[in-house]
This record gives sequence, C-alpha cells and structure tokens, in this order.
Amino acid sequence: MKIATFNINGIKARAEALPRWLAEAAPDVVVLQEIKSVDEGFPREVFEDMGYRVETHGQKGFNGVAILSKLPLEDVTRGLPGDEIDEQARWIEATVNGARAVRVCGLYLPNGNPAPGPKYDYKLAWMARLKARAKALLATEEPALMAGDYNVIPQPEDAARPAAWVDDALFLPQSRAALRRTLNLGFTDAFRTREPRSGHYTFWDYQAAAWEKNNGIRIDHILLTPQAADLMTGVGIDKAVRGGDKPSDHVPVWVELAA
DNA sequence: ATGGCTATATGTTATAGA
Repeated sequence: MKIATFNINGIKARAEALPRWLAEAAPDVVVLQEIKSVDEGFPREVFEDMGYRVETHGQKGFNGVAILSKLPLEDVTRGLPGDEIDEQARWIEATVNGARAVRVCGLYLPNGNPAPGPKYDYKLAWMARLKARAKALLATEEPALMAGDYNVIPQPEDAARPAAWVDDALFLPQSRAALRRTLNLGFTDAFRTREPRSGHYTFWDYQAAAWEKNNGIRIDHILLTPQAADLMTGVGIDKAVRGGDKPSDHVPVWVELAA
C-alpha cells in the first residue's frame, strides 16, 4: 500500500498537475492539504474517474484537507479533537482497508507566523491537540500514520539555509520541541529514519528563485506508529514535481507499507 | 530581503502562505 501526502496549494490551480502526478506515481492513498475549496467545489469526478474514492474536509478560500483512496475507506472523521470552536479545516482521518487495515490521518498544521502572536499561540495549541490524538492512536497498537504539512522544520539539516529561519514559526525552538514531544511518544519519521543525510526538502518558495537555488525546507512529514513502521518497505520525496508545469510550492512525500 | 510570488475571494485589492 503506497500512501502519499501532498500540499497542493489550491485544487483549482492544480487541475492539471495533480492528475498528472497521480497517473505517474499511482499511490493507493493520498492525503491532500490546502485544497482551498469548499466540499461542493472540489472536482471529485476527475479523481473518481481515475479510480479514487474522495473524502473532503474543506472551507472557503483557505486551508482544507482531503483523502483520495483506491482502497475502501471506513470510519471517516473530520476535524482534530480538542477544541469545539475551532472551525479551521486542517484534519481528516479514515481507515484504509488493504491486505491490512491502516488508520490514515491527514493534517495541515498551522503556519504560526508571525511569532510571537495569536497565530503562533494557535499553532502551539493545535500541536498540543495533535499530541493528544497521537497518544490515542498509539494506544490502539494498530498500524496508523499521520501525514501532512507539519509546518515544522525538525532539524537544521532539514533546511538549506537554517540561519534564515531562526525567528520563524516553522523553526522556533518551541515549535521543534512540540513536534519532538509527539515523535518521542513512539512515532517514526518515515523519511528521516531511512535517509540520515541533509539536503532533502519538500518545499521551495515561489519567490527569489528558491527552486533554482535549491533553497528548500523539509516540512511535509509522515509519522508512523510502531506497528506501521514495522510494515514500511520504502519511502521517498517526489522532488521532480516541483520542476513541472504550474507546480505547487510543495512536493509529494510517500511511504510504501506491506499492508 | 522592508517577504521580491502564487492562490483565492473578500475580486482590479486584501489576505494568507512559509
């Protein structure tokens, strides 16, 4: 079972690039972030015609997440637990029924800039809720993963120019510590555990020729429970997607599970 | 780097992203 995450930065703007990548990479499951669309505006037929089931959790203009799956989905839930008045569409999860059942969570963690400020407070509060959900996932002792745009650069090795990010919400010590607190519950960063070297990124800004200069950061992650990590047979970043026509500023990250 | 592009809706300008 190949499971990917992709921040597409607008489903309407990616009407060509997303199907193109799906046809090439042929993932069984994809979690999408920043669909920037309400549920009714999502062009589900395009993906259903490619054999994908479509579950969306959208909102007007910004944010928005979705799951596309060639395999049957069960128990789809929307919204990260822990704050009844949070209306931002940043979390969706479902059980994917392959050879084994895998609980797949898709997330779009708040950016948090400028920091300090209310947006940063929201980011840290959201990360505390993420940790609580992560704990509950571990307690099931089943294969599960949390994939998405975490908006956190875990280590200096995950940025081409770490010094440029020291005051940014993506790299502040509190942000990195909050991500570590979740990881340290017992999750595996799928990409990092297989590739210890620096220089692998998932985001390149549209500005200042960041792509051409390879001035990137690694902020899209797939975190595996121990039972999912046991099943991992491969992992990768589809970097070439960033050089295609009308690309998102993020690229897909994927894992292959023996499930 | 005084955020220099890109995307969406609030729409010929404002807001958000990272």
